[in-house]
Amino acid sequence: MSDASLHGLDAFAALIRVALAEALGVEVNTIQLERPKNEEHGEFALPCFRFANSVGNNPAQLASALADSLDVNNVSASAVGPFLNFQIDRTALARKVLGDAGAPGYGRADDNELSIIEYSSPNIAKPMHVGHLRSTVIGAAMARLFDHLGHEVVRINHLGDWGSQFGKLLAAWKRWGKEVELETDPIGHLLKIYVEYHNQEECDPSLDAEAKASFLALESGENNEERRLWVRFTELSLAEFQKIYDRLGASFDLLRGESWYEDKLDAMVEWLERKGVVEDSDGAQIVDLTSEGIKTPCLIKTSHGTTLYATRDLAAAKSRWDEFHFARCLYFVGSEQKLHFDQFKAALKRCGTDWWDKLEHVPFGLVRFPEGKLSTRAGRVLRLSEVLDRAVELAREIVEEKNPDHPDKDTVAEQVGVGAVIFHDLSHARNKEVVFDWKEVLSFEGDTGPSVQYTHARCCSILRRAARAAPNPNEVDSALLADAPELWIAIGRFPGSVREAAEKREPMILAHQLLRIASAGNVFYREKRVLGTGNEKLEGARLAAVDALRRTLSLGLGLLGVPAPTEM
RNA sequence: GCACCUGUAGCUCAACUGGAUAGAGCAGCGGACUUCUAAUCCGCAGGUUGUAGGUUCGAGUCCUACCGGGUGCGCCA
Repeated sequence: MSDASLHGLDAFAALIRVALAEALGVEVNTIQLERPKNEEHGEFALPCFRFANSVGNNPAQLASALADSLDVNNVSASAVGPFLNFQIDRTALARKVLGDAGAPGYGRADDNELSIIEYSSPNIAKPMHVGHLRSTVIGAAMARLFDHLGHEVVRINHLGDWGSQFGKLLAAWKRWGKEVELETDPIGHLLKIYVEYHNQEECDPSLDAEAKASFLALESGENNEERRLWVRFTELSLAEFQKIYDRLGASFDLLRGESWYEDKLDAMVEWLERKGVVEDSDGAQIVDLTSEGIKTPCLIKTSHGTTLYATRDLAAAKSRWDEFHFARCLYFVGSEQKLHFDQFKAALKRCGTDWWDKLEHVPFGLVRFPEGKLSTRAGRVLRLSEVLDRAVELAREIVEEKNPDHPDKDTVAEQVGVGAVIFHDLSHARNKEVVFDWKEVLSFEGDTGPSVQYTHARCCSILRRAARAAPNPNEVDSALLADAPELWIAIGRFPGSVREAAEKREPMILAHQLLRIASAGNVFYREKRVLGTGNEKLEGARLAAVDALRRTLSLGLGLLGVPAPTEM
């Protein structure tokens, strides 16, 4: 972390760590402060057990001695048993956090690395369903977090636009495709005939042959009927996906589906062969991985000579490395594909590359229904657009009820409904599976996105009604804001949450911090009247506080991809 | 069978590198709107952290075994 980015509480933590390192005679980076669970114990704490041994007295004595001798500006240290607790002076706390959060770029850093984020990656000709929500929303949020920390971010949508399933789709189209239905509901129709294919394939063996032939024709690279159909299906699908992306606030720098690497596959296979890692197994080409502790090999080519998923991902990875020399390449893909990523990374390791471990699979748990798993083949899917529509519909009813005079109910309903869905997804641990529950997703009260949005809207409302603009933070008397330490602590931990969320690839950490900030904000403006106190200076200070709160919520929601309406 | 993930309040989930009295929300009960939006706030109640051992000053967190749930395991992606 660069020192320039020491915003909020991190700034105080840095001072404390330096003082502690000096007092204990150790390196600063060996001092890890923790945040006490109980707020009576201050903002930071150092358990002294570990250091007591080397110093030669017991932890409680060490804590006590340090409490007496340590001198950190605006921080008081006190020993409670073996714990050394630090409390920041309330005025200094308010001044520092107000100053940082009240200005643009709160929590920004300048990490200056190139990070590739591959996310969303839906399959052409299939609807985006609730399963795609996770990859899309988590990936988009992580991309924004890295961007905020100063990374150069390359967002890639690795569309599933290639592979033998397109042979099946083409075979299905030739039998059951209807032009009119394709025009009216492209993805719906393509899904329908794809499902039909799987219904018929067992009792009609000729289908399989037709599918294989179709894919070979497609893979030939010639401008034949198969390719023209494939291009059309792709374009129709992308147009539908874009509608979802617009609603979710997801964007991409590169739209590179698997097909984009199509002409790099032969070179990839040759490269692997040149490295001497490819061998023949029952007619298929494989890379054996037993030396890497993986029992199942990486399949490069089928015995029919067609390429496979792994081949395309290998080619994609190498192509990206050659083009970008990334510091990391993150794949936001479901945990069920862990083995696949382990395999193709191991294959690259066997090839002697020095960048194989810069590839990182960021898995997430799949979405399940109470009745069971989603299945495209069985036609059991819940379209993402339907989830969003229902959320917006309900949000619209609630706006109608709570704020009948709202000037633009349609817009705010969209913001609140979609925001609720996004926030709900991001507020759960990435790696755990999610059981989809309408009641929960459509909940707008408690620890939800709309409740954070509401706090933001309330701040906007206060600022709107004030007779003047919020003063610049350095023009207010911070002592007047020293009576709201909970607010400043919550806002002050925002930068740390952003960094931690990025480092752990876990947006939930930021989502939860926003809930704490919103909660502290609600208490603040309930207990501390802002307007009409008759005290000019106090009103100015509190306006500045509300403005800093508003800015932080807006920034945080923005990083997560949740809209922040100014009135709701 | 093997591998990975997972198990915390009635429900959905937190708990930073092992740290102090395991915390929120929902549901339940009781309060607070003549005052900047009650999508809010305050209070009560709710727990043998799946089970049994182990490691140590200290374990929801680490190790072992077992139980339950999920996912994956060569020509699908």
